[in-house]
Amino acid sequence: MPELADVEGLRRYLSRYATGRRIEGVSVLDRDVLRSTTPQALGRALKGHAFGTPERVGKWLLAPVDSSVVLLHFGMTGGLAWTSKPSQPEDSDRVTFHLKGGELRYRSQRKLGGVWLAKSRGEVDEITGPLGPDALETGWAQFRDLLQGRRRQIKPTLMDQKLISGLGNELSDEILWRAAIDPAQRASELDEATVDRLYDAMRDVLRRSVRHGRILRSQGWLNAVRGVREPACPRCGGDVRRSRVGGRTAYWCPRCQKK
DNA sequence: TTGCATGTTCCGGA
DNA sequence: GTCCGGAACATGCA
Repeated sequence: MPELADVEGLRRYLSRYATGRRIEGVSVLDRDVLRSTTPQALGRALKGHAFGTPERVGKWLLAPVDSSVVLLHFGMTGGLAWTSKPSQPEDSDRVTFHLKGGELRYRSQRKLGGVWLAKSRGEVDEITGPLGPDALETGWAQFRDLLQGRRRQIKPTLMDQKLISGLGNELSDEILWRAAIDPAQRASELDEATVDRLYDAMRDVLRRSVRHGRILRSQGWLNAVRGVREPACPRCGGDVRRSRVGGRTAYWCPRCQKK
């Protein structure tokens, strides 16, 4: 689930249910997901305070509490679940934030993400490590400059969080399909008009999926044929190919996406 | 049983 | 420094 659009949806979810609510306690159901803190330290930092307005940076969700910041990363299988009535946690629920009026649960099946505690604003960057500009905030000229001189394949280039942050496997496939660019094409081989097209496709895909709070799977989206037996290109009807690009499974249409 | 999965990091090698 | 592939992390599903 969690790429830029999904995390944006989770940011709104946290904002809607948790912001302004007093934190009465924190239950750590699985210590594995705590990365820079302990159950005790997390509880001490949060208890008695309220969640502030959350922010998203790339695939990170930042939830300020008092002078600290809780950083949530969702890996490939993470999410949040709010419940106003106490109920049995799911197997994948790892941390429960007990708030006034309900519970917010951080869940993650594969535990690839985690929960960090920054004791100050300044610690946040150390935890996230170097990140390129958020893909939603990147301007055209900046985008062109980022790709300048990159000889890597375009798909892993787009997914490089140090270069530009927020794009993952599904979004990059969707964007490249929309821009009609072969995912294995070298970034440095794209001419100016093609980079323009790529930027426009990125804006368009992000704008629409962010509005829905997740990547769309509706008609006219490549993402809609992900995981089906014999995927057909929503644009030309041709066979969609699956191949390894940059170590990930890329879905793409050889008829539409040429070098 | 095997391979695969929306992410990130570390390592060795070219 | 750049780029690549592979492995690792932990878990569930087809």
